Amino acid sequence: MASIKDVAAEAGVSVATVSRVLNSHPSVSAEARTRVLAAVEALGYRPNAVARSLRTAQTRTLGLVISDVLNPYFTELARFVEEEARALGYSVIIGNADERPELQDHHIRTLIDRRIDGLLVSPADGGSPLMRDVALGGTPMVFVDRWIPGIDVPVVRADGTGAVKDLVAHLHGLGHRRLAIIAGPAATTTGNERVEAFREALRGLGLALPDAYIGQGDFQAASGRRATERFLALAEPPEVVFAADNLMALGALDAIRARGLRVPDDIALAAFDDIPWFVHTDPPITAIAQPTADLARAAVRALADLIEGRTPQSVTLPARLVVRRSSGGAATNQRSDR
Amino acid sequence: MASIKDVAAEAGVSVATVSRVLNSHPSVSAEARTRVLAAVEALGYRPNAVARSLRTAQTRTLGLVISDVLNPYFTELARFVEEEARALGYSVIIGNADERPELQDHHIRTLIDRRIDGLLVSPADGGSPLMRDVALGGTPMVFVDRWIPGIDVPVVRADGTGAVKDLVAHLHGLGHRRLAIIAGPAATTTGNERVEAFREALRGLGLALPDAYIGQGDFQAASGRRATERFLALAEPPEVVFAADNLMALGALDAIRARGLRVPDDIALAAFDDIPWFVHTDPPITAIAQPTADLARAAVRALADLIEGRTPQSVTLPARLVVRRSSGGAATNQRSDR
DNA sequence: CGACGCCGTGGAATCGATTACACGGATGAT
DNA sequence: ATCATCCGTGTAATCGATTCCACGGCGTCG
Repeated sequence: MASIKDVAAEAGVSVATVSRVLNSHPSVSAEARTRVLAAVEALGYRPNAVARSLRTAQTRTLGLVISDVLNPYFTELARFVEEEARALGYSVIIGNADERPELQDHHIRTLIDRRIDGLLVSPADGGSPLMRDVALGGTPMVFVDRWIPGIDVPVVRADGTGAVKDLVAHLHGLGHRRLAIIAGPAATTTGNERVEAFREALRGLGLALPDAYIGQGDFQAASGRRATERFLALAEPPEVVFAADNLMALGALDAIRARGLRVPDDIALAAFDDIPWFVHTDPPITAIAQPTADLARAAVRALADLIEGRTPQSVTLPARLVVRRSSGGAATNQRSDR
Repeated sequence: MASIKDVAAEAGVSVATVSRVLNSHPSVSAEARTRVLAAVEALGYRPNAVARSLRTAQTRTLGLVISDVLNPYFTELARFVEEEARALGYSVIIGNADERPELQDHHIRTLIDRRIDGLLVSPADGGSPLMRDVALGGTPMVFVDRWIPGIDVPVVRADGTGAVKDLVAHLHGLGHRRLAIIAGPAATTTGNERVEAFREALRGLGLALPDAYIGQGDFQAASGRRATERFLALAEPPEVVFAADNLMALGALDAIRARGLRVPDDIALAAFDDIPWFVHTDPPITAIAQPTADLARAAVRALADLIEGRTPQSVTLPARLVVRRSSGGAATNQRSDR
């Protein structure tokens, strides 16, 4: 593969001049420029990004560590992150933690070893020592969706309290009084917040959230299934199950169906994180939708600000309730969101 | 960030010795080794992958260019690719082409600029000049799922002909005679192959595939909707719609439902590419499942073989039919896959 | 007892870029 | 006419690793 030296030789100039042309430095004669450009063309030369990064100490690359690629919410997030990053001249390397802290650390380490310019993280846990070190160590970092208390980096996330309140009010209006939730891991902020918002909304209507109605999940389908089975085995099972993410909602749907019960007639269902598939499930699932594209954009911009020396902003955007059949009482010909 | 020089100074040895310790070169005294290791520990030193890559001319990184991250099939593929690559000591950088050839080229170019060791591609089109150049230029490359005729690189893919035949036989057995297909882009191999397999299977049963029953899609949901609307507007609409991928099947489901028809009573539906969500749609969708994990593993291994100088193998694995309710006549309590 | 070989080590070249600095020639000011 | 300035260019240092080569010391063998 041709190097800058080959180009210099071909054009009859020094490597410095070639480099200047390539970086559109002003002081290059028109003649030299055309000769260099011709040589570049002739050799099909492309600058070696590795060498360039070594010298300039920047890679124009962002690392994105997400907790689960198979979760459509994160896939969508990743897609928009890449889009915005590309618009700002950055590439993105995705690391999938699979909700496993040690895998998350592995990815963070490799990303740092590659000297990415900044890190976008949706932490799978309460924060490893490594993550602290990285943040303290000066690597530009932004949390998206989930964050870790005590680590002082910008956070870009959605606030679901309003939407959860709307959801609970909606369910209450349908006459439901026994509402249960399948929570995410206690180590994640989203895990806790969603439970708290739910509890708060219930309290506002004079309802309690008994411990038996809090299922412990891990944001994966299987845990949603287990938690739901436990609910259904109670002497007084809940009338509503609210899953703190989409995968657990799927597990819940499974469990309910396996029991021979119908949604929403026998038990209502709702989930956090709306995804295209929820329109097509049986029944369509009521969900709380996050403004994923906006979150992704805001997160990338905050990270770019941090990298380029501007002051980044933490951003919180509101989530909103999308009512479908699974919660009962929804209009049948609902506006088809997707 | 500490460099190898700092470590050398701290340990009181030369950089050469540090490097030898780090690469577990045999001729280093035990004493030097412990001193170096201690210095590494004390400084929290991590080798700079950029510098290492420049010197060794290898990045231990694979590029994976897929046509659409939002398609769960590719997400799953990406996940398994990363898993296998990690097992073999490689990282993976994913480029999402969004079914857009120019975006595909963009990603290929950036990946090459970063001097990735090899490229795994599921081409979104019939092959750009760039892709040819890269393949000819000696960059190790393997096609996965889709490939480009005329470019001589290993191909790892699933063969759906058997499963398509099973599907058509199944539908024929239910009395259906008018079967339509929503094809993928003609520029992709999977686009064509699936139509051909379908046509062939029909012919085997003495049925024809009229042009009116071939819808042109682009592997995205909206195109599935449009093609289906066209089918339903025919004087003699088909009794079955077979979508060449999962996203188009979703679009088809939309269109059918919008017409107020029921699946499978009014019209049957099936799709290529099975995904977890198909179990939960209304009704569950009959699909042809690819052995995604095995494909991913085989593809990564072939690429690693190519990179490391061994002889790579093209691999073709059979896809299999998974019957669910959308095709009609399925047992209700079907083995619940996944 | 001398020569040879091996082992552990360090010095220095190298990968492919960027960039500070120096230099020669032309231009403008006095 | 002389001197300062500026412009275009080249030389060389540099980034952080790896690795070839040379060298000194020691053990072994003839």
